[in-house]
Order: sequence, then C-alpha cells, then structure tokens
Amino acid sequence: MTDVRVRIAPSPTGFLHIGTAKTALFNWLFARKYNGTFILRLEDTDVERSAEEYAQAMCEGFHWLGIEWDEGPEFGGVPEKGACGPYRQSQRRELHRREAFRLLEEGKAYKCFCTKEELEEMREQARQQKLPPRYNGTWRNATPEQVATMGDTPYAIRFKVPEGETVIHDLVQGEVRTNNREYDDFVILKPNGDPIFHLAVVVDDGTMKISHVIRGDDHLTNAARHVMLFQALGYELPKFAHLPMVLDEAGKKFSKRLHGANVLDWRDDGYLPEALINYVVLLGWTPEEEGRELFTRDELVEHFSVERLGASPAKFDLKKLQWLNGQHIRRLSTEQLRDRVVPLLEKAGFDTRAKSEAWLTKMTEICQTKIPTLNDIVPYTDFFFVEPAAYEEKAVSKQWKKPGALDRMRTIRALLEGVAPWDHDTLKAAYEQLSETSGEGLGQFVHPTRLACTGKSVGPGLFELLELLGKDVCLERVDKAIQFIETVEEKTP
RNA sequence: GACCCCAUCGUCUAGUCUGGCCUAGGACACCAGCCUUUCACGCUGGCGACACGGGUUCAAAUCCCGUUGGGGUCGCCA
Repeated sequence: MTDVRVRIAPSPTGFLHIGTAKTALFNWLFARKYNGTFILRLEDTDVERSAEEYAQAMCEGFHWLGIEWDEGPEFGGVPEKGACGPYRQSQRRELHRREAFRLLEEGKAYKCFCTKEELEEMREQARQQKLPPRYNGTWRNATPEQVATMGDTPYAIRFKVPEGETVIHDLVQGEVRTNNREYDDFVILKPNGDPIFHLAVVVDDGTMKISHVIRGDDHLTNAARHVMLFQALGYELPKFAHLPMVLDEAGKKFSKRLHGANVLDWRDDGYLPEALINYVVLLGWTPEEEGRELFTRDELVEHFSVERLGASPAKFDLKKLQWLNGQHIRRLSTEQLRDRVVPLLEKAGFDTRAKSEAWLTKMTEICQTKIPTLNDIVPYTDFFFVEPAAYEEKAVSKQWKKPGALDRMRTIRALLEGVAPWDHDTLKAAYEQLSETSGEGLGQFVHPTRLACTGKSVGPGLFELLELLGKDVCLERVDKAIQFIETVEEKTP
C-alpha cells in the first residue's frame, strides 16, 4: 500500500460532535494501523459560523479522546506541525483561487454572471415544474464576446460537469455509479474569491496527498463531484470510504442540541475516554474475534480492519455505553482509577489532601466494582469526608422506626467499642458472632450500622468502609444515631 | 420531487461477497435464579429477529426484481 495519509476535516462551528468523533476515530485507527499519517484540517472557510473558540473546543475534544494528529494546526501552545500546511482552510484561499482559475483557463470551468436573484428565480421555476432545483447552464456556452460585455461585473466560477458516468469504488458502500446528468454545474469560486467547499476539499485533499478519504456517508453523493474535480485538476484520486452516521436513541440523526452530542458531555458525565472510544467504534465496526467487545485504544489499533466496517447506521445506546464504561473502570489498576477519581472529589469540595495516598487507594478499591461512572465516586464516598447531613428517609423507616431499634443500635455500639484491631476481618468476625448468638440475620445489624455511619442504604461493603472510616468516627456516628432514634421515639410514642 | 445509500432479536451486531455447516450465534437491556450485609460485580438460565411480496435454485437470511420504512444529497453552507 502507498503511504497512508488520512484526515479529519471538521468545520469549527461548534463543539466536537459525536459523529465527527466517530469518523475521526476511524481515520485515526486506520492511520495507526497502517503506520500512516493522521491529519487534522480545520475547514473554517465559512467565516459567518466559524469561531476561534469553537476550533479550540473541537481540539480539546480530540485531545480528551486521545486522538492525536500527526499534522495539523496550532493548538494549546503546540505549534502547527506537518509539511503540507497550512492546516486551516481559510489560510489556503490563494491556492484554491489559483486552482479555480487554472480550471477556468483550461476550459474546465466558466464564469457565471448570474445574480443571486436570478438563481433564486431559477430554483423557484424548477420547483414549480417539479424538477430538481439546479443551475440551467446559462453561461456555460457563452461566447467570449458575451463574457466581454459584462466588463468587471462580479462573477462566480462554475465547474463544467463533463458528460458521462462517475464511478466511486467505495471501501464501505461498494461500487456507486452515477450519471453525471444528475449534477449541475456547481460553483467552485464565489464572486468574492472565496472557494466553495467542493473545490476546497478536493484541492486540499489533493495537495495534502490524502490517500484515503474516510468520512460520513452524508458526503456520498458529493463524492462524485469530488471525483470529477480530482480528475479535472489532475490530482491522484484517493480511495473513498463513506461511513454511516450516528443516530440518536430514537433513530434520528444525532442532533447537536442533544446532551451527549458534544463528546465532552461524556467526560463531564464521568465516562472514560477509552470507554467512549470503544463504544463508538463498535457502532461502526465489528472485530474479527467474535464475541469480543472490550478493547483498549491500543487493542483497537491492533485489531482494526477496513473490511469489517459496517454500512448501516447505528443508534446510540446509552445502556451499553454504561456497561462498557463499567468494564473499563474495572480494567483500570486501582491506582489509575484513584488518580482519575480524586480530582472529582476535590471538585465536589472534599479535602482529599488530608488523606494518605494509601488510604485513597483503599477507598478507590472498595468502589471499583460498584461505580458505573467516575462521577458516582462522590455519592459512594462523600461520608468519608463530611458527616452525613441527613439520613436516607426510606432507610430510616425501615431500620429505625421499629421496636427494638434503639436497643439494637446500643448493642452495635457496644460491639464496635470492643473491636480490636479495627480492621475488616475482625469487624466481620464480630458481626458474624453477634448474628449467630442473637439468632438474627447479619443484615439486621449491618444495615443500621451503615445508615448510622454513612446516612445511606447503599455504598461500599460495610466492613471495608468501617475500617477506612476509623473507630473514633464510627463510634461518634453511632452515638449520633442513637440520639436521633431517641428523638424519633419521643415524637412517635 | 429526482438521484444515492441502508434494512437480522427492543438496541449493537455475526452470518450475506464465495447460497446448503443457520431448527440464525454473541453482546447490551429485560426477566428468573445463584452468590451476598445493601447497591453493584460475577455466574447460570430464559425471553427475543432474517421488514414485506415476488422470482432464481434441489436448496435463500444469503442471489435478482419490486414494495415499504429509515437516512443522505440536490446552496454564491461546510
């Protein structure tokens, strides 16, 4: 295979969309798999909608996912890299213009002096006749004299679509042939000298020596236009692969307005980038190894193959992402997980620096198989940092608003006081013995203790949690609980 | 409207190119059970699909045609 050079070419009109991330991911995977080059090119020629902050937000999205480009624009203090720059389309305007005029000189394009109003009328007429709205070719065969009489009236340059058939050998969609009659002579350069998308992509892909154009299948019908331009410009034709788009859970195109459309939403929701990547890849590709779904970034690179890309669109399934996220959380070493989770606790306002690293590791360990997302660490461990502000209502009525609740709590208090050393095994043994001598289930003692110490009915395993909380704090909280029950009993005799 | 793409359990999919090995396999979800101090994790089992209609063939999820449904493109947006 020739040098693999692929690119993602988003237009920075917002954040990094999940769909853009998906095509970027496949481009990146392809490049990594075949030792190729992955290029980021910002298509910021639409000045109206592009903004610098959007470009930065987009790059941040890629950065979070761990999709690093080999060639691309400046970002976050890292200067532009690559020999085919600049990588911002807006800075390549001269090149686009030059190529447009070259086509003009070679007779492959022509000047069109139609005004916007005339074009609008043309479309209106077509609509009325129920014909596809398209340019009628007014200036296609204009004589040099006619053109000359226009003087310096502003004009657009249109590409002269050749007769014949254009065939695309798509790596995903197969052979797609279209009669060129389906296409009208489209504008390639605006009167103000700005290139139109079709010209810009082709010139950029051609001059950047892109070997494979891997993009969303919303470009499939554009591909024929691009192939014609590639041929007219005399560039080497890249291979094409049009991937299906990502649909939302209802099966509609994933709207920008939906939560989760922005890849950084997932970061904020406590998902691991490797889990998101793993999930999104599965939306468009199946591994050779049947039944396997869990992959790290490196494993994806290792196993990726174009042959197994799917052609049908996939709906986004949150449940499966959640499951995968849990799998990735459990795959992390406890230390890695700790380092990801501690900042979240800090953000929640808890002082983790007062705890030792070993303690924090232990805390992470007892939550690792429990939390579905990183953010869940907060409700699972908040009681380690602050005293429970309130007791869970439902648990209170279940554990403490029944006869004997107070005595039971006092029994627990006495039990805890005698536990030494204060560790998981000893605590467990003590509770088991209590359960046995009293003839009651272990849960009868475990649940009230949990409620007293954490304020909740769910959380990490009780004995490991107690060990970490420390004896003094536990006794204190049990005392508080006893007081609480006493007040409750007074109120409801 | 014209043209293009897509179509297997609720969801993601294997199988389709190279028809028989498919009374259609896996995963998520769901349901039941096990484990268990809660919630989870883990384990076991269950439910559950070839969109429809025609062909071709000894044989079709697999090939062909049509229908339906979904998506896309038809800009002096990208």
